Amino acid sequence: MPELPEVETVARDLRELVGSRIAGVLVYWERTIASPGSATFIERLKGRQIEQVGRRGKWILIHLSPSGYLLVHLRMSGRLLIDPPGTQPDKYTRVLLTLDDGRQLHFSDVRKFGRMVLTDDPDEVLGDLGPEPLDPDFTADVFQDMLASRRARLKPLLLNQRFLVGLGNIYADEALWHAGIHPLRRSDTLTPEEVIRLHRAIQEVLEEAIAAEGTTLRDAQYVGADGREGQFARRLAAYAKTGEECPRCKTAIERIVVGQRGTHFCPHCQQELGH
DNA sequence: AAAGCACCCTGTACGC
DNA sequence: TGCGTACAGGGTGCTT
Repeated sequence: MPELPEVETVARDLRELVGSRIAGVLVYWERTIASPGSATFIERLKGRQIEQVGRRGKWILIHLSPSGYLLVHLRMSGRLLIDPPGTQPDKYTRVLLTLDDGRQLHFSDVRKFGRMVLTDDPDEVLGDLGPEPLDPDFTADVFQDMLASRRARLKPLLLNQRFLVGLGNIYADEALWHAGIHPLRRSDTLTPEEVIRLHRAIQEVLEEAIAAEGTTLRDAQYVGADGREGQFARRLAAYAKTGEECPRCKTAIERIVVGQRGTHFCPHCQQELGH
């Protein structure tokens, strides 16, 4: 599942394309293009040059010259791959951009949930997003106020991109495990120490996962734009570890459903009423 | 504001 | 081997 570390890895890989011009655009699955219509998308994209590549939450931002942004969300199974000249599309190819040097920027997406947007105003798409967890402005004090102003269960709140961007099911479970906090705790009941622990856990998990180039699991074969798998899966403590030993205390990891999402935690290290 | 659910999709796992 | 079905998940939109 591409979350912040995976999207960051892809964005970094894509910087290799800065300076290339988009020569051709092929759309194999129309609904991948969220806006504008695919005919307009194709027409406007052709001839533009890739000037800069960034990330906001789980969105990849490809800044074009002379103007415009190509925004890409990988959702569940999307991949952005840099393919050498002459690579043929496969059954999962949804959009294929050919660059002026012959290389291809290949959007592949088994489940067809991924989306592309071409716009002059990225805030139309990104305007409602919450703060970046690795931004220096995202301090424990800021987080404390954010949590205190809500009274939701932590797990769904951490997944809410309007609250805080970048966490998905994997890193939300991992961060709560690292912090030793139960996923059903209400956000406004955390002690100051717990807020600090959760804040630190979120940042450390994300930073370490970025350093490992993300998490590649069997059922959601995330890879970077260069096709490399992420190496963080081996360091997961809770996510998808149902029945396995907690690395800290050896208690069996449990799985519950919270907000329609599978949620993994250690019933010993993460007690519902705190300690 | 919070929470539940249907929906969008398809590969995989599982029961028979 | 094969069929049918449940499940996984990010995000949106609707309802309670």
